[in-house]
Amino acid sequence: MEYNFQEIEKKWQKYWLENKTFHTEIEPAKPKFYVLDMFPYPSGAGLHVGHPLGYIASDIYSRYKRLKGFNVLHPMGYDAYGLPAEQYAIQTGTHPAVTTEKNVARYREQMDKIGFSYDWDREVKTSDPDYYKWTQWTFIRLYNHWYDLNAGKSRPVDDLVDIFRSLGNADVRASVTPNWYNELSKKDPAFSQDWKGVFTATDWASFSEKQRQEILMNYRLAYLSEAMVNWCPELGTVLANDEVANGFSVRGNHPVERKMMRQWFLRITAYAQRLLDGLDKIEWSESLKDQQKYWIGRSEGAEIHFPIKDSELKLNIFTTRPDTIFGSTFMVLSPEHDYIEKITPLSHIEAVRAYIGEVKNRSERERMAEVKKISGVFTGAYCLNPFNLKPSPIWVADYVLAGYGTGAIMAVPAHDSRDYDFAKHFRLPITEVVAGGDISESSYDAKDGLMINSDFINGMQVKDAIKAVIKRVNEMGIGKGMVNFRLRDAIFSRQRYWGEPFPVYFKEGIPYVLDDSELPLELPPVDAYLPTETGEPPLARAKNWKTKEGYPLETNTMPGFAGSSGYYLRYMDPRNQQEYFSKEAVNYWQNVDLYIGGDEHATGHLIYSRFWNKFLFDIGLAICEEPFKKLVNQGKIQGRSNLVYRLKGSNTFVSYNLKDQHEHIVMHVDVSLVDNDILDTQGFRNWRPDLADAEFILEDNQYVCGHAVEKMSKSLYNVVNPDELIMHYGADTFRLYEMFLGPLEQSKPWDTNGIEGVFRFIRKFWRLYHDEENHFRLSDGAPEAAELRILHKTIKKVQDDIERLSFNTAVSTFMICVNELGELKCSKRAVLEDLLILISPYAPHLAEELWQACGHNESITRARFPVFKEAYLAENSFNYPVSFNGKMRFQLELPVEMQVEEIQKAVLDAVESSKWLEGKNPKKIIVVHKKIINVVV
RNA sequence: GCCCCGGUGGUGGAACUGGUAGACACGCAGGACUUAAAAUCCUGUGACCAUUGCGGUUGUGCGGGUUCAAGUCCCGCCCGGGGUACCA
Repeated sequence: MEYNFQEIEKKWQKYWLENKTFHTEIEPAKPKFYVLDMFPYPSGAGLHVGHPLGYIASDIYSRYKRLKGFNVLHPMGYDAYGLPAEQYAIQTGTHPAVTTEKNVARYREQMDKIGFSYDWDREVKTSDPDYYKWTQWTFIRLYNHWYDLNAGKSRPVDDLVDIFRSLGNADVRASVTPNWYNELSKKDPAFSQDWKGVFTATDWASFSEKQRQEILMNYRLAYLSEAMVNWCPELGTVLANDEVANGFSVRGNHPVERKMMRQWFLRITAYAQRLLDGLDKIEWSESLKDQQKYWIGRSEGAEIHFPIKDSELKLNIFTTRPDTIFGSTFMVLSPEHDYIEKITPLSHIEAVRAYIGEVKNRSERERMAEVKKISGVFTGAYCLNPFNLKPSPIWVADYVLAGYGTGAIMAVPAHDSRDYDFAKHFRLPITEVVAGGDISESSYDAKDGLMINSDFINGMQVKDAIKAVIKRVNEMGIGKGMVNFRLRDAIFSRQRYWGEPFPVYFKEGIPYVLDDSELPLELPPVDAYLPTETGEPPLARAKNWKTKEGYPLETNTMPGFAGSSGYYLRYMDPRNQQEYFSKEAVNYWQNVDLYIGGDEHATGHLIYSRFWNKFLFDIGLAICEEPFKKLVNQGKIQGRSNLVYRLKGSNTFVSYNLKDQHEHIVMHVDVSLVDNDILDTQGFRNWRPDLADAEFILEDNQYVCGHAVEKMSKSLYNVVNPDELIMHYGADTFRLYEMFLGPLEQSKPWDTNGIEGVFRFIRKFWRLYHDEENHFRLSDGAPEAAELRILHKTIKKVQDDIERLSFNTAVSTFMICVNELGELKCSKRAVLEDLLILISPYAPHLAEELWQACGHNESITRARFPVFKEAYLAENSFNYPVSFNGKMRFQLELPVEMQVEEIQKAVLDAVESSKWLEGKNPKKIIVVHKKIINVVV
């Protein structure tokens, strides 16, 4: 074969490995560039053609940047903790580390075959004690810090203790668990029922160690707390909010329940505002930023205290529409609200308790399914509008959530659709306070119109009224302006084996963190990977799972996102035994310049990483506030399934265009048995024993299959494995084709048919450098103007395309270039050597091979990207398209330097013009230099 | 419901800042080379009308608008994909 890719690719992959071509060190004289892929979870199935898409793009970009003179950090590793290996361990007893190791080896082998330019000396695995030591180390720091709202950053808990000791906590503004003192006063009689969590230095001195620790826990950034969590019985673990969708686990799709449990949390809410603000400073897609904005869910409004009739209590509500306070005709508490028992009169208590019982027994999923079902109960108590003391009834309903705001609302049916439906259902009054809508059929929710029926804000615009009410509320001391976030603290413990152990032990029930010198706290062996009989996590099975002193260690493990939150930092200095990463390394590499990966991580990894990084920034480790400067989401590659049509109750299959003449059942067929939708009928018979005697009803002597675009999945027989394609066409063709498929960010179906075209191109490219006998041959003559024009046109286009990550159009550009050079029979070294450098990021093996044949003895990686020179593109005439009234009619070749008046004259003189002018005088002739001429008739 | 993204030939897609719509490929049709096949090369290929020749009409989901000029900008819809959901 003329172009022996198998030999060439093996040769260069070996060369790169042996010569450590992509080994990277800090080079202060060179500008740095950090290109990162989202590291994969090494699953047992190996890579399919969808996985490498982003890796190929980032590899091209990395290689391009190197040619441009940058010192490029381009590492790869494995997000090695994950559910499948653990599930497999439960079934077979095989240690997840063994399974993971095997899968990692397979991933590595597959990636090597594609010719990536990773610096493998920097590989990290999250399950490696050398790595997770620093995950545990960061956890200890999180535990030992609190968020000071005055300083706007995290500070050591030791500082906080100093403040408590000398001043108490009255002046501390910290990010704390809301109403944390309620919990404490409930279980510790030393704190009274109406204690509001404020204490003096003297109080602090009088507290016991246990009391102090319990108070401090509410300030820590990593804290243990009793809370309503997502419990997945099938997986035997709790899950974070982003790991649950529609009441089912994202992994495995098992039902999820709400349950009160004591768990570790990360106080990510402390960073809510900064996570939001940071989005304006990074180059991410709008849709991804929007997803994060929505997830963080900032809303501005006010907290207002409503006096309760015949009671000392005041009901605290949160609203984003304080302007509508005079339209509030009832109040609603969430079923979990503390006040329910306190304010409900005996006459109503039975009904209220019955309702709450009913609500509690409904699972999360039932609640979701019944969103439209309106339910609630009147408590018998009344609230007074704090401005005019008008009473309104207090209800309990499950459409108000305990976890958001204060768990209580003032209902304004005229201007909130949920309140409106509720009011209609229970025949409660509806008072219009914003003019401009029609509230006879539905509420008027828009923040637009003039206030009516509203006392001191009558006649104001909504926006002004909001401000006016907040101002008045503040003055009267009945509330304050407030910002609320939808973001919840992240549940950080999992009841699983295969994860990072917490560096935590318990002394008299109080958690303490280990000393740094005890790290890494290694995952202990266990006899089985299941919970214990008493329902404790698998780590409780480990022998001697306690500290040297004999204190029991935490048996939960950390979640998947723990290890992936800071891995990009560890890559900067992955073998450092003393530090997470050195100052020198982080000062040089700073943060990730380009991050490529899937957008399924929008509200998970990408939020946690930003939080993790901001925390490390606060404590002086990271030097950039944002970890990922630019982020691109590659689209998914969907499968293209093939379908066959089986006649009902027989083993006869009918071809696609004849199928409607018969009663048939649609069946998926393995795509490897199909070429261009034509079935290999013999292969089909051999596919499965039950098909051995299959008969076919053919059209034009062929069996034509149907097709469908679906997700790539084993069960749909549409998985395309890169190994086979690489065996058949080579890695360079594979790389080019993945890029040629379409824009990086777009989802698109995989279609193996088109790969032939790219393969043809590669061979054509090869032939440019060889004579008919396949002997390498370049000529040293001076290139002609036409040849240089083609080269420089290509340099410019390819460079622009890579810069804006438009890899598919760059491939087209190469094709055009080779077509044109081929036509000129160009074999000039001066042109073809530069072309090799241009294509080397895309087809590195081919480029290296030909580069060496050109006589270079250093890798093409060390070459410099050719410099585009405008002068070569200069032409002295331009072929103007001439339009009449905007319709292109003919072309006219004119000198480039020709002036507008001359061009106008030339157009009118052109023979073709008379036909379109129809004897009339043109109104106007528009000339856009080197673009177009338009004649208006 | 709300928020994003998208809709262009038989197919994947191109047209970046309004300026020749369909680049580059796939597929298909015809042809050359060959005993034959593979490989390679050449020609054609949005639709419709006309083909003896030139050519003409129409065309980027639909309906309007702005402009000398709209796939691109504006307004109103339709459809598909993703996110999110009693968040007050």
